[in-house]
Amino acid sequence: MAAGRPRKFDDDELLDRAVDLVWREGPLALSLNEIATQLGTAKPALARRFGGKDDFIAAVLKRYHERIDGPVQAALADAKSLEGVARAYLNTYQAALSVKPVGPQTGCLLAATTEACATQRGTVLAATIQSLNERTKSGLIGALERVGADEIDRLAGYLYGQSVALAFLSRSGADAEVLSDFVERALAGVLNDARTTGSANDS
Amino acid sequence: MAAGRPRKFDDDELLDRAVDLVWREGPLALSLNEIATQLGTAKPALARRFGGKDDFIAAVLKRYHERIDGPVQAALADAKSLEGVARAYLNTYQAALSVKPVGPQTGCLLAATTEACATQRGTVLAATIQSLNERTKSGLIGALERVGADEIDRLAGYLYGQSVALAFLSRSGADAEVLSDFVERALAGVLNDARTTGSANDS
DNA sequence: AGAAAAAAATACCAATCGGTACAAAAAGGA
DNA sequence: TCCTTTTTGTACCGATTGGTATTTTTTTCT
Repeated sequence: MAAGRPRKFDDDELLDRAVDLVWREGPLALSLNEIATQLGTAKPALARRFGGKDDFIAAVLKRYHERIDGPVQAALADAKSLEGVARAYLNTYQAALSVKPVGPQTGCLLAATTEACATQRGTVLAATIQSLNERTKSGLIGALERVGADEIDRLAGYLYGQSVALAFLSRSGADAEVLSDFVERALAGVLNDARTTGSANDS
Repeated sequence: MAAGRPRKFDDDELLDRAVDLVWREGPLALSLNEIATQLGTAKPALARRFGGKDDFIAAVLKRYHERIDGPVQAALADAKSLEGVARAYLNTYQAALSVKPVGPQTGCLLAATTEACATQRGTVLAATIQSLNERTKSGLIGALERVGADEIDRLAGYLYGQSVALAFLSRSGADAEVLSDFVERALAGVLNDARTTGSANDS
């Protein structure tokens, strides 16, 4: 009972390539026409599958977030101390930034889009961005609670800020070694707290 | 021998109000028409004074940078130790972020524009952004050299990343107290280095 | 082979963009 | 009072945007 012309691209493959493209060129730099052309298809194909441009970019961001957030949450689940959580979070995030499928300067697509769309309110894209960011942040908070950290909100904010800084440095062209040095320095901000609290064992 | 219709707005006043407007609404969110309208004038008036849109936004960014970079450089000049430089840089930057002429969530206009235009190359705006960022960074490097710090590039990158993180947290709604807590934690990343090097006196 | 179905590709739409030409207004000088 | 000068403000231009209607192609089922 089924029929019809076969699809040129699988949805998943299309999204994966769209992530790389949008990541490289910037979240708002490309028009829907350019995106479709560089993906080897035409604009209406994207519209019929994903809806409007905001919905499509939102889908791309979700896809990108899966790449980053999966390893981060897995590493957080294995951490057994405050320092372990901090190291797991920053090292995993830094490793994700050092994967360079798009060029020498990658940065974080989600962080860049968050900044670029920070003044938007009420759009589908803005809601998606907030949701994805909060998912990562809530995982971080959960891990901090699990290891019994104090001042959880402050610590989560600090670590989240460090990840943003890592993304910025990565986009500025910093290589993995520079980022690792940055992570070691940033960890001192939680180790000091850990020393006060008492337990500072690694994971 | 002089004549002509008087100007409706002074150039400096116009730029100052444009800084607040662009800062609040986002660097790329407004069209030149909207900017002119909300400034109480019309589009050709801006074009004749400042040139194209890129030139105008570049002028706005220069104006904004003057507000931030002046106090930062002055504080850096007074610092007499590594910790003093780090404290002067982060505290002054944090104070600038806590001034809220535009709303509860400010962030740094230059940092936001840097992220938003990171993929642009060769435009007037991109060159201006790079120039302004490097001016601040070179002042920071100069101060670090003056107090005889080691690993100056790494330290400058670390502190610069911390300022980006501060801007991001500020735009996320963090108040001055949260930002101060962040600064204290971030300072541990240079104090650790200072302890290794030897001198760790405050300014 | 022919009909039906599903997807692709072309063409087109109104809206908006940055930019500019042109006319209206407001001042001073002769 | 009229002319010159400078700025404003309206109107218009080509290009591009997101979005969609329509046609063409490619498949399966009868």
